[in-house]
Amino acid sequence: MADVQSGENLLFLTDEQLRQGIEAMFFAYRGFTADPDLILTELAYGRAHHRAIHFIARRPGTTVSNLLSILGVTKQSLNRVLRTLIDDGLVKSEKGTADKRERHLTLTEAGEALEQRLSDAQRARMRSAYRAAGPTAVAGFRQVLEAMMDPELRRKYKAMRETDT
Amino acid sequence: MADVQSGENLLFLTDEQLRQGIEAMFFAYRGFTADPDLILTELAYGRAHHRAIHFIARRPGTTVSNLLSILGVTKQSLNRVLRTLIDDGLVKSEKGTADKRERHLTLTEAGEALEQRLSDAQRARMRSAYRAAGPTAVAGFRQVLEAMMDPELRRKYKAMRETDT
DNA sequence: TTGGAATGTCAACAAGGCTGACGTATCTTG
DNA sequence: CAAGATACGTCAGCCTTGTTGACATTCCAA
Repeated sequence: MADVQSGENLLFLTDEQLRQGIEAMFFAYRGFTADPDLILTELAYGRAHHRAIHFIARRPGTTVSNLLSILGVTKQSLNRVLRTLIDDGLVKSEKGTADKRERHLTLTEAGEALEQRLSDAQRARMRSAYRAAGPTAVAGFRQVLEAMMDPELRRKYKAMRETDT
Repeated sequence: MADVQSGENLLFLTDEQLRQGIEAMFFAYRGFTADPDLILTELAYGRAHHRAIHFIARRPGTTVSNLLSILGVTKQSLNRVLRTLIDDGLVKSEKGTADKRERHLTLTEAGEALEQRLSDAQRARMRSAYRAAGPTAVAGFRQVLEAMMDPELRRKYKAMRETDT
């Protein structure tokens, strides 16, 4: 097999390049969570709370089972987090009108405020990284990340963009 | 302020774009760890073991304190993981010759074998993502990730590339 | 009317973080 | 050479967040 046509010997696909990509993901993810983590610790919450808050903010009125499918944890695990958020008055849980078994989750004012704080911190870092790298790099960044997702999660990720203009 | 020259109103820096970047990181990281996780579960290990193995493989003979600074955990936490790996015969710990206080960590043959297995699985996904996105996208991906790291970790990340040709 | 879906909850357990404290070599420096 | 600093290991206890398993309730839909 000739080396050019096969596409196997391209420089950016060497094991060493891939390994560097792996390490980049590892170190970058640390930075990605660092800023919200500071705020969360201060409030005695963890990343699990952040995730729940994020996706409730993103899809107000979402149901528990939808959240479960996005977060990929057990309902017991989610419920523990959700319970503290509800008890602390950050999340509101309301019985569905169409299907009364469902609970629709929304953020209270206090919840919105915290979401904003967490989101601001995280976006500030993203913004500075995006700005440093430039629009072309950002497009590539998004492409690679999307290609890295499990198909099922990619579907959910894309669906999340559709309905928000 | 004119909107073009300021650089603040660029499409790729809108809050919505940043938010999508955040979600992309979240979902992609799940994919990133999914394949090794399967192997690890089967062996009753966790991600913490994987991280230790990875960086020992990357820097054979590295010391405990160097590993600590890369992983960003406490020595108690690292030690628990390291202990099981040593007891299971995957990692070898040897007193330093120059400085006898230090322990130099290397993978045994069995350790190398596991590292290879984990690394193969993780690289396979990276490779397929890289191939799907193309070299330009990959360059952008790397740039954004690097810009997202904490300065201290970026330094370590870069240092990790220098001495391996 | 009956099976299954959506939810909540209790209990128990494990991984893997953390802090604090202490001990022991070993190196370095005044 | 003595004293302090460094590198490492370890004991003990705590927290978050994940897991499994079991059980109850409510409600939709065939």
